[in-house]
Amino acid sequence: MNLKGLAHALGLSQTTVSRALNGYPEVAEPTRRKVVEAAARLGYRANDSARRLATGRVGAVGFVLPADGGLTQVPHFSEFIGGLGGRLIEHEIDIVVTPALAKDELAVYRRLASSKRVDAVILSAPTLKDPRIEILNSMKMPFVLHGRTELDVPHAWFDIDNEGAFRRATSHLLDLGHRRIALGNGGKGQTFCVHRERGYRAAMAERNIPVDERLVAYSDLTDEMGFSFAEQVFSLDDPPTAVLTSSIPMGLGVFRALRARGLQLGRDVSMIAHDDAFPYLNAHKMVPTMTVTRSPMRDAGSRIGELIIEILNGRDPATIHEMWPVPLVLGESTGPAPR
Amino acid sequence: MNLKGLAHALGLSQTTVSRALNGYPEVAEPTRRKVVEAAARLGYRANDSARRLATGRVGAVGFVLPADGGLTQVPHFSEFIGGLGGRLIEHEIDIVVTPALAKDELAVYRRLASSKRVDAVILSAPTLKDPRIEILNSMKMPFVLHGRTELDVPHAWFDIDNEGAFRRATSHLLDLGHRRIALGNGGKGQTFCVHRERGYRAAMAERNIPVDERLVAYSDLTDEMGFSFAEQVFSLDDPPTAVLTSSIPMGLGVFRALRARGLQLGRDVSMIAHDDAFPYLNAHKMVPTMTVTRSPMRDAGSRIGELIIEILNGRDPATIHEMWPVPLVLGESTGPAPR
DNA sequence: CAAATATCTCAAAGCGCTTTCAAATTCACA
DNA sequence: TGTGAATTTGAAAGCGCTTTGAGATATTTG
Repeated sequence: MNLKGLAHALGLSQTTVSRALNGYPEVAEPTRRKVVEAAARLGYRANDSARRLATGRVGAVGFVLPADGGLTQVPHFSEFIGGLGGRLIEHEIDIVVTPALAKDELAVYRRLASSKRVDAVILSAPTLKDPRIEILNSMKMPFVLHGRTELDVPHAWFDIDNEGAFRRATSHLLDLGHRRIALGNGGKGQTFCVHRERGYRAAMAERNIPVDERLVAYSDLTDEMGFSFAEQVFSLDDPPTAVLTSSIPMGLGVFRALRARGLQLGRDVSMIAHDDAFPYLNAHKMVPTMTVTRSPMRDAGSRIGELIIEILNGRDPATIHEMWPVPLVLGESTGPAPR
Repeated sequence: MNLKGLAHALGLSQTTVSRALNGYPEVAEPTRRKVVEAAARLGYRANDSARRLATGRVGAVGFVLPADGGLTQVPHFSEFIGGLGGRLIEHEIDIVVTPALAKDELAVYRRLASSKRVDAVILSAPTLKDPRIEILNSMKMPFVLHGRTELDVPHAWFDIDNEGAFRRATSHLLDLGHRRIALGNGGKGQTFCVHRERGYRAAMAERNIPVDERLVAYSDLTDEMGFSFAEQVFSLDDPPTAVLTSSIPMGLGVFRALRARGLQLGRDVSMIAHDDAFPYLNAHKMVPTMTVTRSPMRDAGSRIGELIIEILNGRDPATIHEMWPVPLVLGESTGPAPR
């Protein structure tokens, strides 16, 4: 059943039917009702390819999923997509997911752009001088960056206040008397890691506490890496009394190492993790409950979905700069420094 | 730059240019080279919407992501998509991901089908009498089911031998002298859980060992649930000496509970988990290493991608029935039953 | 009541591509 | 040189929709 058939069945022109269905004002209300009813009854739905060709709008947004190296990002993805899609589906906008090896990534963006497969794309996990920004700009492909860069190019971005979060977390530990604080961070080069480290260093500097570089590490945000990071810093002559980690899994790895050493979390060692709020890793239900800087990945996806819609409705991407604060949620994994 | 422009620039007809680009045999090789070179130079790429309209083929496959309840499925998703996309991208086929609440799910499939947004869809996590099968069949939307049903409707499916895997795992534990074996399974109703339980019961029955129903449980496949499941069965007067779990995270939860009770894995208690092989949860790198029934989610995605391509090339979906064996990989988490 | 305005409907022109059918060209061979 | 076949190219007809510009009809106004 296509438009022609439907129009014929109704004894109306295609124009009228199309307008009735798309909510144009020039159609009499009774006519519209008749059309809508018939469409439903006959199971008519506009062919998307045709509509796309005619309007020049695709009704889809692209997301390139790193297929290698980015193990770190994998678990985040589903939550993010969940939030994103929840918003987009209200506007019948699809999400086109394309996994790509890092080496093919730019080519994939180019393909998305030049074949007009999507109206906009979403960029995740940027580096400080992310090359994708310029490429997409030069191809005039609208996008929202989830995170930030230090490039001097106007573009839309949404980010959480990673620096503030880690500054706050570090300050909290300092308040509790901790002086030797380890930082288990994510992959070097990622903007969010740089920002978190900045927050950490700023808080330390504020109180004139020198940073022991041996306590700062970059790695994947996995349980495994948390474990080996902890093994390393707690083997030092002067081990830390507190640990910050950039993810919950990494925090659990640290926790594992602590237990293996007979150290009790919250008493012998304090820990604060960043919590992306995966539903299957609930910081409140752990034993002990974890003190976290908390910012649900799902919420970020949801908000970015809204921003994408605004862009598709004509808003200038260059005017979109949004940074969300990150609350520090106290649990039992932090306590006064032992002495 | 569109086809018309490119053809004009080359002094050729649109027909010839289109053919040259799409690899039709009627184009002389030198002509083709010239066309391809010019297309690259001028940055021409066929407009996808137009091509789709003309061919009636979309070049996209749909995947509906459960947005609620299916927490279980969330981590599987990214790995699966990674494998799937790796195959599909070779054929320039997109993956359209649509998150949907359970209650909206069928409507989403209907929309995908009737608006011809995708050429085929992929169905995951089926139940024994999954209603989606009939609906998609009645809408003539091709699909591949990842898993199986007990419906008597011909359709394409790909599955791993869950029953065989768990029968083998159970047998192995029985060989080691275990008699009280607990089974921490996934959500009731899911076909794969039913199959795994079948395998477990078959192995037990083979040796005339009665199943203690208190040792069999259904839940989400999370760390948390593994923990509470273990808490429960190890509080019994006659606790199990071995545990089977349907996921690695669940296995880790069990492990956690065992440690809390001072039980040593591989000596006091044996455990075999099913391993979907998430790169950030490596069973070989755990301490102790885990004995698993191993079947990478990514490989399943990859194979299903191939099957989808065959379907799009005309293969009859009803002829696609593929079941992969699941090897039992020995680790240190299994040992002789204590006596 | 005529004229002006508002409301509704329509035919037809794209959107950019693929593909059919026909025509032009080249080639092999008698 | 002529003939038929093989090779190469092109004009034009869709694919199913949106949207323009114009025409028909209903409503209001002077």
